[in-house]
Amino acid sequence: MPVAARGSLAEALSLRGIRLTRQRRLLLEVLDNAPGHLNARELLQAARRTDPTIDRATVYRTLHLLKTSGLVDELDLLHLEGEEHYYERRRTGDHVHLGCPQCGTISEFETDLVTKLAQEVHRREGFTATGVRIEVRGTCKACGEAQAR
Amino acid sequence: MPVAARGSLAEALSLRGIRLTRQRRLLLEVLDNAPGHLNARELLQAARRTDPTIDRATVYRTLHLLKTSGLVDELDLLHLEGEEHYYERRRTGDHVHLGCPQCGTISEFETDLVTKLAQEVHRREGFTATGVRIEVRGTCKACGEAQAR
DNA sequence: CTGTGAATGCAACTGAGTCGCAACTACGAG
DNA sequence: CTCGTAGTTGCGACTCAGTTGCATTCACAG
Repeated sequence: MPVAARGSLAEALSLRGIRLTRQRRLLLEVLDNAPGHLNARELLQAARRTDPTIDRATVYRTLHLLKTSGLVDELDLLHLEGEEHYYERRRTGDHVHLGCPQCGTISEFETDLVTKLAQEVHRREGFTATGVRIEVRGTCKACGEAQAR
Repeated sequence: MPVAARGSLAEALSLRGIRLTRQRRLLLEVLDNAPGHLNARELLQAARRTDPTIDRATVYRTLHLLKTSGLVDELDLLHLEGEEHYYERRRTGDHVHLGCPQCGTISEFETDLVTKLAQEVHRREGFTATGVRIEVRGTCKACGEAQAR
């Protein structure tokens, strides 16, 4: 079952028959509007700005729910920024994360190689991919140019 | 500087001027001979079978050293088996990890798409990759066939 | 509106990973 | 071969992410 191409996470959840509580609605909203990648702690902090009573456990339970529902992906971004895990809404376009340890930037890169990889794995191994995570560590353009001098 | 194609991790370390202590030698040996992927706890346990006095902190410090020297890669194997990180010796062949949550198996898959990806990222973004990690979650052949019935 | 099963907040807990420090040791200089 | 020392270890205390059990609260079907 594919995720609706557009529409809020909240809609997607209620379609799955998952109870929509005030806390979940808030967390989903924060995730939907987040500029970059959030970890659990940041998600909690952001949510508490609206509802200071929301608990850590609720955040973890909700993230777990979203992960197993396939609505968010979990990343560790190559541990550039610590040991925590980061979360992002699962999207339609295949993309890869590029992390540069020198400047600490995480950028994204769209490529159909992700799909090609899934196809090759299926053809050669009989393995049916449900999720692919690709993280590349290296030197970004800006840091590379700075070094060249 | 490429890692020597063959030879023990210990040799590779001493080539880099890193002091070779009894504890490091032991940990390297365990890593070299490990059948699959080890996490820090398993590495500690295995090492303690030979030297019961080796400490947790030493294991973490050594792993950190090996990571920053580029001699081992850190994986989380898509959190199939928990939240810990797993370590494997960095190898010459590009490979991808295939994880099947149903049977808990992690297998590996060699493909030149890893190299192609690094090239594409460089060509289109000016990003120079030093490491690529690809983890695929899905249904392995055996579990897929079992489901078909 | 109401009953109930699911979700929440809370507080205690687990376990991975880190840190400061005193004791120890690998290894290069002599 | 011996010595000095900078780097390493073991130890114990600590931090902090994530989990769990339980009493209370709440979403929502009927």
